[in-house]
Amino acid sequence: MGNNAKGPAKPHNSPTPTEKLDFIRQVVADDVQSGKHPTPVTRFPPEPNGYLHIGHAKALCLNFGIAEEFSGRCHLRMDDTNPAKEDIEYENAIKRDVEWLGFTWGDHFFHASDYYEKLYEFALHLIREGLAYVDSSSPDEIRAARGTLTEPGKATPFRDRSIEENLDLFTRMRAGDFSDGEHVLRAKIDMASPNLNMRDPVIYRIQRLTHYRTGDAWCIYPLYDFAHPLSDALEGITHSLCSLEFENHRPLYDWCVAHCPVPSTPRQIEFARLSLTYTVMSKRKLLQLVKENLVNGWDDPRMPTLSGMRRRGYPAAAIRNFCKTIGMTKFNALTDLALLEHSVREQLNKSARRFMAVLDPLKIVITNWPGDDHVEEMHAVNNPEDPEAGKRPVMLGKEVYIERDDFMEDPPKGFFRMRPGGEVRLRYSYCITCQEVVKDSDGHITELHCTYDPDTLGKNPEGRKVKAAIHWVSAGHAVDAEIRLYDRLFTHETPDSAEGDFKDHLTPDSVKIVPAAKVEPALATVAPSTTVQFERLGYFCADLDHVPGEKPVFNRTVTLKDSWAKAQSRG
RNA sequence: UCCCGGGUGGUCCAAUAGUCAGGAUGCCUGACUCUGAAUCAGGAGGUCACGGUGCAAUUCCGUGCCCGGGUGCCA
Repeated sequence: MGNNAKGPAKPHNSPTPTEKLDFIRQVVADDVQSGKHPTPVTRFPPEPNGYLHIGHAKALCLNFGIAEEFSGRCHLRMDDTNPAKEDIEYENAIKRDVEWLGFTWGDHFFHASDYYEKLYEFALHLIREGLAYVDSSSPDEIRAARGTLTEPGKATPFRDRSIEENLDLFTRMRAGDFSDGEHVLRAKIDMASPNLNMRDPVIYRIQRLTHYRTGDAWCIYPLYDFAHPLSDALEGITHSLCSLEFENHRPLYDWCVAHCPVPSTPRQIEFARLSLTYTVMSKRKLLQLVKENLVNGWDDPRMPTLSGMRRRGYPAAAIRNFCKTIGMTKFNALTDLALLEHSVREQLNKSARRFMAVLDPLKIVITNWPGDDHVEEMHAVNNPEDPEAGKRPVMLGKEVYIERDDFMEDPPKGFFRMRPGGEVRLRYSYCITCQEVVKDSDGHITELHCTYDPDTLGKNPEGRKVKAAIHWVSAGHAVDAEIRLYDRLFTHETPDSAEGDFKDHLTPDSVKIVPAAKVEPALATVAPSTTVQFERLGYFCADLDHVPGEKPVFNRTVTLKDSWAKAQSRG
């Protein structure tokens, strides 16, 4: 770390000075240091109308990260202002996902609907100030009067209603005297503003819908542009961080805060949302995939949702680290999926226990084995990255399975696995030599007859170099497992902007089920959600469907890097 | 057409009015290896364009080009 050459020592609640700050943290740091906001308060305000995805993780890491680094706090607030779309199921899923990612909100869990009464009072206040009016125009009329990008809007006939009339009408809107859409409340700002958001935005609409929390207590609901800044201000949020598409709303955000009697003045700062290659991120599209059964629910391991990634086996720490890697800017970036997968492998390499599993078994008979029932106990390293993890016993008998891929009758140059007459190491065990290739009448290889060299356990054979060590499972000890192999959901780098509908670019077989892989028996007893490495194949996570003691079910989290396969596909 | 925001290796992110513009990832090569993994070493690859002000510009200014957002009673 060294000494801090950059100016005076920072207050105790500053982040480590060696970490460079992104443009948002720089603002926060300045506000902390200047004393403007000694205790920064951020918030994560999801709308409970869908599940959280990896893009939300970026916002989560930012908001909760700042709270941690600057000894502030971060509120979790459900932005539940549209009962048409929101549901308690989503709220519960969101809380689960935030906690899983590793963030805690303590007592600071709120809902925009907590503030409905106060928001209503603010609306009355605006009316009394002559800053809001009830517009009885139809949606079409309002739209027509809004103008266009290049032409100013104009007032509707209701813009100059008296304060008394507005008060009366708005009160009756709440009382339920009118039907849906009959009136709206609008902020009175500037119909000629070049920013369309400032052309008298609607801030309340009549909607006879049952809200999942407030039930039928209200028939008018505030809109985001009104509810959000005021909720922030009521909670004493200091830095309200949101994505770029709200940049055009900031003047309105500031207007609401400035014209209502609120206890604080939060500042909105925008950053670029995350886009990932081969992924769609919009909640609307993810909902569509779920609704149309193109995936198996929000937590399908192919989904970019946090629940999907969790089920797939992505560690929370990997996602957090990924968010650190991608940084924070205002640039519309398209992040390579490889960056995420790298974080996942990096994390799992450190923590995942290794096992052996054979997905596509080819039987080997060791012809010179001491006896048909003879069994020897081998000792396999659980995690070479972690000596503490120790070793485990692995049984070896006369017959073992190896991966069919690991044998080639007529291999290309550079292939150094098993071949006729060739010798390979059975990992953690003996070296074996292929003496005979056994085929059925169709010419299909059914098994290999091999001999083993008893003098190769724990040491290299004399005078020969054995290049490959392949994984295996003893036929007499293996258990069958179902393995689900996932591929990316889309074939196109940018399914959103590709020609046609995004669903045209779905990968045809993005999940392949291997019904009867042969795995080490210990894998049958691991707890669901445990992620392990199948040596030489990849990282795999025990699925939620996995019941310890029954037939194991594993999801492939991510493959290991495979430079041989890469070289082959290059041709 | 108008308003707002943005353009640094393939990708993501740093830095600077002046050493060879750094890091990560990806790619290539080699070493090591009982995981063709990991690890280690090396390599290729970049300041959108044009002007302006500076002794000096990727950095400051202007213009152009390109990209994103903006006409919900969605968020």
